Amino acid sequence: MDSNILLTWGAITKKIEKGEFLFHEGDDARYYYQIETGSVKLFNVNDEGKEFTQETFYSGECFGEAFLFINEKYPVSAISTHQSVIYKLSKDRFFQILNEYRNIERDFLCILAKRIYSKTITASEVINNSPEHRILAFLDHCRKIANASGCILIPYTRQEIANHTGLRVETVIRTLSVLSAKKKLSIKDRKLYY
Amino acid sequence: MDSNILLTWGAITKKIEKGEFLFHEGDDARYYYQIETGSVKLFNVNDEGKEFTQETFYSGECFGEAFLFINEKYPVSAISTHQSVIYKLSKDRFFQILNEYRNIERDFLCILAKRIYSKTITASEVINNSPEHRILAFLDHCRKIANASGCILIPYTRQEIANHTGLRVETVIRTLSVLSAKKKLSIKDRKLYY
DNA sequence: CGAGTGATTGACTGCGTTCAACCGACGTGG
DNA sequence: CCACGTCGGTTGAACGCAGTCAATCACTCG
Repeated sequence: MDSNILLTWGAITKKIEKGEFLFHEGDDARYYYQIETGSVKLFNVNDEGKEFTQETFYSGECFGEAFLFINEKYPVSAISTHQSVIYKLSKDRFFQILNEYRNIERDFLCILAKRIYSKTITASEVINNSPEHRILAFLDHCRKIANASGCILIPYTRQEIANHTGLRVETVIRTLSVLSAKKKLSIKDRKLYY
Repeated sequence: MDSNILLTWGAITKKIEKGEFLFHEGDDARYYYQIETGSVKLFNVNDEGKEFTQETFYSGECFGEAFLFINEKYPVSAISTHQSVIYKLSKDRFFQILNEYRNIERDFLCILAKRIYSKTITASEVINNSPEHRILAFLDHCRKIANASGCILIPYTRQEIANHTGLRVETVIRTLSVLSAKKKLSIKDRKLYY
């Protein structure tokens, strides 16, 4: 939402270094967060220490807002993936804004609906399919976010692709070279183009 | 939402046999659906014909509503899993209701938020983990839905458990007997208790 | 230069899948 | 009543692919 409104209603801005946590899995959801600049990822770590990245957010986007509406602990942790500036507003104030501005309330319906759509797609692509399929689905997702139709440089490391697709780094690397051989994408100087 | 409101605003009720589709993946989202009695599942089928069940809904719940808020095709299909009676209301009317009743609009924020929570949990449990872990997570989910704390009869076939967890039937069967041996659950007369 | 991070490769292993066969319960129709 | 078909559940054997482990390379930065 508009940052002026956030500030008017008492939001503070926090400068965050890369790798700082905004909240941890299991915490109570007490604040609304929105990114001024930078990026944040929501993720889980399983028993064996393997990470799964649920989603990454960039400038202008909010994150974790859904968990303000229900009476549950955060099911994910949030960490900044770049140096960032984050707006932070108390849950109470956030609901006051929703009460005050009806159009903002409606905007949040759309935001939540998009999240559901995105998670639905992710689940269907990731759970049942081959590594090739998973990785291509993720790359499609990247291109959609970049709002590009042509060939783009994928701004993720192999490890990050692995974390998004539930695969291992080595599997990602081997699958990428297969896909490269099949001309589904290109690798130049270790950079990925899709 | 309250069925009287639905009917007042022009919803129709449809009697649906088990196995009938409400909508198909790729369709435009044009109606709001709510279950009077019965149950409906949302699912995908991948290239090899393997199904993944995204979620199952029961009496009183709505489904697919999130996709009314965004400009995308349905990413899942909906099929009734029992004989059911379904309320069906046009998208236009649905939005008129939201405009008219502010508390209903807020209710939908909570409904969508719950969906996100549930999908987030599912993703973290299913993607990274062992069959045992996946199945136990699904059984926990069942118990939560049943709103029970004690031992319950799991009302799903092995195949349905497989569809929810992204495993194969045989793997489910073998894992269940391991879990039974570990006293994590019990199997009596082929019925599952957890 | 040395440390650190990400990318890559090879060899091996194990687990979930695949395929095929069979069982047990139930319902239906002659 | 029995024969038969169907459906869910079960078991065994073999396979193959992603995971695992370990070593090495490439590049950047202090």
